[in-house]
Amino acid sequence: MGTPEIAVPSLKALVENGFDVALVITQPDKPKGRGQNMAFSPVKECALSLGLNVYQPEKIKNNNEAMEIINKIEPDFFAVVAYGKILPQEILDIPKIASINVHFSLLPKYRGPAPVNWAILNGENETGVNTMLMDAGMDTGDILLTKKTPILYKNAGELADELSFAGAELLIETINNFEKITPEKQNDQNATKAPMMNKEMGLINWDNDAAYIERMIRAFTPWPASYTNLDNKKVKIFKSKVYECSHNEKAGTIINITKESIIAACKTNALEILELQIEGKKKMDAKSFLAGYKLEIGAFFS
RNA sequence: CGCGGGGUAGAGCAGCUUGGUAGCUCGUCGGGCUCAUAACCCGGAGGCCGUCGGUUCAAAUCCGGCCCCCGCAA
Repeated sequence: MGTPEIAVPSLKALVENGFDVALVITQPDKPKGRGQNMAFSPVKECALSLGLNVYQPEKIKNNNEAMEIINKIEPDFFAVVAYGKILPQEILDIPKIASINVHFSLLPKYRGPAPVNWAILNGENETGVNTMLMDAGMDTGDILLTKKTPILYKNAGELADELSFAGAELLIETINNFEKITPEKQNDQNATKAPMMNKEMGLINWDNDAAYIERMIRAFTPWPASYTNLDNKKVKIFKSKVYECSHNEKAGTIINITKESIIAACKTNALEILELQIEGKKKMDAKSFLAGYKLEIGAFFS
């Protein structure tokens, strides 16, 4: 069971390692994008290309049809990777051996749907991936295996990509060694939550430290993207660096323009913007942007 | 038929209202200056102006169809 891109490597790994994937459960097709065209989830795309059976229940709770369909295949395991719905206990009890979840944080930290983003935003040095036994709570099950990875200067997209492969490996390892692994209870005292990110959260408040804004931009890239406003137009920022300097300018003021970047004042230090996208245009590096956009020192982001 | 912006040199843009020799910044190539340079100066190459059709003596420009990209909304 899984839905977004981050779950795809796990599905592939299961198939490549010879497991009999009897059924792939994923979220229903939803209208997406400008033309509101119906779109398959990445997991569905992958499952179809692998010739697997796909099931997309509207709801999984109190759904007799779902119970019936899943019971019928008599699974040994459930492998759940970012499915997107809470699974009720009656479903979790179906597998003969276990329901295993791959979660992309170092539990008990960052329980919830956006662990990768929050780990970056909060300035963690490292994060990772866990496998756990599922229970009815949100990412509260006993931990099976853990794999850590440094965050460095990766953005959420890059980190999610990396973790998706780490998660796939860990899933296979977990299933292969299931008998030998001792589940470990999570310490709920240390638990933190990682709620879904949304677009409004991406608005940059320049009256913050440059280091925070830089992390925020990485945490929101590529989705939902951090943005600010310039000349009444929305500008998304995808890549930046902290530019250390002291200045007296109001936060958001453009204090310097170099050949390849735009430097904007923050509460402390400044932010060197390297990659951005203005409304109606494509994403481009600052150099290209500056070649065609008349921008002067003293203009400001708001 | 959800709303809106756009497709012009390798990149990013202007020109379109008011049809008449294709323009800007950067890159690139050649030359010069310099101890030196991503700096500066001189010179050059590079465009079927998304695509198909229409109007016209003449279309990047006006009209219509189609394709593609992007912002919002969902």
